[in-house]
Amino acid sequence: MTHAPAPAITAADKTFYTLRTDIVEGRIAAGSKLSEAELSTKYGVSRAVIREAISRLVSCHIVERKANIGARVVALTPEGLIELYQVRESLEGMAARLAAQNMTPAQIAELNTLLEQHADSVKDSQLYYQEAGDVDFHYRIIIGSHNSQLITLLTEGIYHLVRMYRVQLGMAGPRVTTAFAEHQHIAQAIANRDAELAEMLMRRHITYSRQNIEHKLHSPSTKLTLHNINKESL
Amino acid sequence: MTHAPAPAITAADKTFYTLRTDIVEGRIAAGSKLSEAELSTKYGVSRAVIREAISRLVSCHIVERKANIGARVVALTPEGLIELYQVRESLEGMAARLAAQNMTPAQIAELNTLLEQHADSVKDSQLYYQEAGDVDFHYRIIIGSHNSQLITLLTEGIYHLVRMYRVQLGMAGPRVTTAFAEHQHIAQAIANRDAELAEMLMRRHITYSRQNIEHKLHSPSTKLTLHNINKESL
DNA sequence: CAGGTCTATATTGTCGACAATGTAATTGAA
DNA sequence: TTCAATTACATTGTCGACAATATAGACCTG
Repeated sequence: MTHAPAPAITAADKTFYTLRTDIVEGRIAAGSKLSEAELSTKYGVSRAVIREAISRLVSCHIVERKANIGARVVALTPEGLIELYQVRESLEGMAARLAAQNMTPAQIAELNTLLEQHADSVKDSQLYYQEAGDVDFHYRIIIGSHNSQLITLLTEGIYHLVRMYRVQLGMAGPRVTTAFAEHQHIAQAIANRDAELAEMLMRRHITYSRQNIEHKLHSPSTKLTLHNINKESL
Repeated sequence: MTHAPAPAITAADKTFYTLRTDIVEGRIAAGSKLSEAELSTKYGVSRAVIREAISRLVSCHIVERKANIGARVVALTPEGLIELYQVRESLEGMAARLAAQNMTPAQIAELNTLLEQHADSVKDSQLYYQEAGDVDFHYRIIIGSHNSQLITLLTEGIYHLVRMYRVQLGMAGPRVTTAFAEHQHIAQAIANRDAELAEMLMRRHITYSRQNIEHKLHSPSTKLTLHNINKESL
């Protein structure tokens, strides 16, 4: 099958992946400066390798760089997360539409199998679902769009950014069972080859998700978390 | 105002911009190989500069690179252009929606002024409109979305790719006056702050554009052009 | 002659050093 | 003391050389 995740070959590849997870998981603080020399000694590679890795992080929008000044991990702002979800709504809505048109019968069957497995997990009330299962569901629909531009933008760009926000702002929360029902409806629409409905349901699904997040951002506890993170920025 | 085009400072910047226009305008053939040594002597800079410029072209999806093998300008396929327009429909639709919500009164006024200028051009039947004017109109709406993710994806990514396809496949054609009417309706919806309508009209507008292109691709004359380009690939 | 292996060459990946730029400390004058 | 200019330092940008990998051709073997 196409779209294997391209297993890191070159040293710059490995450094890029390592750096990315370190940033996404929060081991490198949001807003912090990325010193080339420092990272060079830390990861045991030359500065050229670090520079290339940073350049690729810049193209993922995970890092910002100014000429002759340096690179910083992007700052996490509530507005930034909202913007991301707006783009997600747009792109994944289109992905669902195209998936309804282009997914192979085999892919649709696999999608249903996945949902059946999730149904068991939800019944056992393992809220493990949210993290891995949710990503898996969305991922399959994105691939099912058969639009390589769309696939690249989402799987190599937006998704890692969203994960970074979710991990560092401590967004794991509930919305598990209701999200599962929405997934079922989307899969149904795709199985029926109803492109317009699939798009609408997916957009709503992500809109709900965004509103859920907006709600949490306005509650005081998480707001504190955000402030703490921003303090480390300097 | 925000979003100045960031005037090339470093040598890698300049080389990146130069290479990009050379590729988009077709002076460097689609599908052709980018030899680092060759480009290095051609542009009079070191290989490191060329490598960085190429890396940035890769992140724009204008160039593809395989480890230890090299970089090639992307191949132009009809399917690729269709995929691009699908992404455009999705993202610009969202941009129009957000523009209706977020554009400042001043920005809306400027948009209307622009359309009035275009009205004169159309009456004089200068089909000059399509190239510059169309881009200008869409650009303002994208900026008006006030969503930095969206703005970056479109203005630094998709748009240059679309231009590359249009230039090299010789897509300039008519659809001028009818497109102008569509622009007017979109601007009207934005002025009315009708987000849903603005999105729908923009999506239709781009869908029409895509269908127009699909039509041309199926006509024999342009199809030959495409084949000629692909022959140069090796 | 066909097929495969091995060698030679060209290209990309990586490295350390130097140049250019930005930043902070120091010094001097008002 | 305060501000400005200048100097010293740290960081990024650029370069040429070397190492690792892939490609093409010669050579050998069946």
